[in-house]
Amino acid sequence: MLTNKNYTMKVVTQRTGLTQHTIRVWEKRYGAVNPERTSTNRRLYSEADVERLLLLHRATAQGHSIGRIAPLSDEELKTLIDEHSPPPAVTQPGSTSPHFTGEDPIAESSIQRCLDAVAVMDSNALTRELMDAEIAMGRNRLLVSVIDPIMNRVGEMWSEGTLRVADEHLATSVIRTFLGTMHSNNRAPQGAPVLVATTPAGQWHEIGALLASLTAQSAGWNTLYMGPNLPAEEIAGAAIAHSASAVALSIIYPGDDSLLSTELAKIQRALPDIPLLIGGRAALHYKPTIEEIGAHYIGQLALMPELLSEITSSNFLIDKRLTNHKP
Amino acid sequence: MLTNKNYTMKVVTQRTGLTQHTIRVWEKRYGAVNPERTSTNRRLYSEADVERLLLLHRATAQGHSIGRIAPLSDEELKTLIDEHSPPPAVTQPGSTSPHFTGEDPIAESSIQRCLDAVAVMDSNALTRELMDAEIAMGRNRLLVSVIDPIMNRVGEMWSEGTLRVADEHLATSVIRTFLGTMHSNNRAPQGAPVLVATTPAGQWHEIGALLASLTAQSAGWNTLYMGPNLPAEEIAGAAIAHSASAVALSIIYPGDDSLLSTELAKIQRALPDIPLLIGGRAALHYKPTIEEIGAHYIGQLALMPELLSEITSSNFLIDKRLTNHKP
DNA sequence: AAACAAGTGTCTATGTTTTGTCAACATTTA
DNA sequence: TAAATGTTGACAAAACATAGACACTTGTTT
Repeated sequence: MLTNKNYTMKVVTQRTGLTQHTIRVWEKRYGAVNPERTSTNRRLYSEADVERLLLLHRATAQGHSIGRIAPLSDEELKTLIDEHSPPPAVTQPGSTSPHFTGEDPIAESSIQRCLDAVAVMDSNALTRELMDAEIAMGRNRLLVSVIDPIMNRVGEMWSEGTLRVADEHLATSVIRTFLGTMHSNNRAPQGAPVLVATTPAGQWHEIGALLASLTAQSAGWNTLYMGPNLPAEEIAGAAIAHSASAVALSIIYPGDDSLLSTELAKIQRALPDIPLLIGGRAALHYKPTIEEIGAHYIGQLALMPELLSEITSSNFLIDKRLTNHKP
Repeated sequence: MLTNKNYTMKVVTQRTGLTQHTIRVWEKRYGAVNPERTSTNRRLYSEADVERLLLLHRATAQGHSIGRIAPLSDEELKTLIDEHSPPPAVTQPGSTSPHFTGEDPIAESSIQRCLDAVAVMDSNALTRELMDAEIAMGRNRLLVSVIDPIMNRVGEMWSEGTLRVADEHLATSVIRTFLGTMHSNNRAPQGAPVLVATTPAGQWHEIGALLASLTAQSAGWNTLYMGPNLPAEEIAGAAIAHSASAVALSIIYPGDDSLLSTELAKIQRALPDIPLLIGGRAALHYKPTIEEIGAHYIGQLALMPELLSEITSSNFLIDKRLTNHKP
């Protein structure tokens, strides 16, 4: 018999991303799962139950109706999900839970499984793991607590020599695709503020800029992701052309050249009124320049939403949608 | 027993790209499909229904009128579509494809719409256009007759100065995402030959390598896409680790440096028995090197399938899984 | 040319089914 | 006691169905 671990309702909601209500109603109406009960009538879910609920959640997210798929077996659900080629559905629940401090065992285990997939160069497994994580923890937490840490850790392992270059490349490529797919579902509200996200000339790693763009999107911004390695003039031109409210740049490679500093200065000079957000692993190396030109340094992705809301709530935009703020 | 999967309306719209209205009206007016019904009158489509609707969509996208083609059988529809879309040129080595320009008005108009989307920097429109094109003309033709030409034309316009750098970046990024998504649906057969696709050190543009990887996939290969800018040792290492049957490299940037030549030579030296396929806009510049090390030059993507089948059918591999092969 | 008819995709209006969420209240847990 | 969990019934939004109207194109007839 399997390890008969039992999960409480709370744990299951966290792992599946479903609400208590939904889980119960799926059980009651469609017999989706059959959890055990304690002597006091509390539900106790097995690992298999959780797995099944995850599958059901993914399938419904892909458009299948719960009433129709609930009777299917786990195997059938898997094939159903695998057959579905279109991009991951738009998961936009109104969950604006900003604070995930420190401990996050779920994210941690997800990260571990991702790194395992990277180690054996199984790009399909990595993609699958990311999709699971997106459903289980939502977009925001996926970005901040899974993908950002993974990229950092991969970077560390690469510089330590613990990871082969090929592995790092594979991981980057898969994550790039995943983020790009998330990004393309950008259903931007009309009057939303615009963020231009890119990477300055000479900087080829785009993951950071993509993360910034996605983070801004979930904060309600309209974003324009321009790919990596863009000259200062082009960045400024795009920002002006789309009347951007901010520009986000990611700097990963700690080049010694002063080229980057002059590029940054050039951008700031061309856009004196637009806040410049600069992050990425190597941004620290350019801290003097950043401060000198009055740009904002973003130490970690989790800090970005706050900065964005500062920008919007300052006198830039008077947007009705941003008023409903509950602490 | 057969998996008699049932698809709901929503799923069918996602898979076919048709709207609910259109699907219903095609059923009502022309009897295009005969879905089952649930006890509550909801439509239930089979896999065959979906397939048929896709064919009908593709055929109508080619200009056929729905009323005329709705009564046709699936087989007739397929031949109809095939007639209209000449299998991506270049199948006879004898006739060196005197016709690959203007031969495909549908692809041409699709390209035009894509370029229009690029010109106004509307990444969503570009994505939509690519998805439509995939449905209308199928994966292979999309790659060979739309995306490859687009990238070439964008490159030309960029060097002419007709296109802003920012536009070029945006287009590249969107297409990168699109290809990545196509790529991640890699359902590889077990014993299939393996292709490693990447870009040598110093080459950062990955579209070419992705196109190569996807082309190989639709030729039945199992592919490993490793992202751009990979050092020779890593390429060789990955190829050996996954017992690759071929390695595909894309070269876009015409650097004058001899670095690339030495990289190529290094790869070939490390993989003396594995065919090396080299393509991309700037590959021509390195023709001497390519010939010197005995690699294969791929002038255009459409030539790749032929080369791949030569590789599998020839005795490049003394592999047990190739013994049951009929020449 | 102008008028007409047919073909086709889209839209609106209206009713039914499906499904997620909530309120109210009881019980258990910490 | 406060928080978490359970049950039940009700509700509202989304999805789906039908019927009919409308706009636009195309080809034919007047």
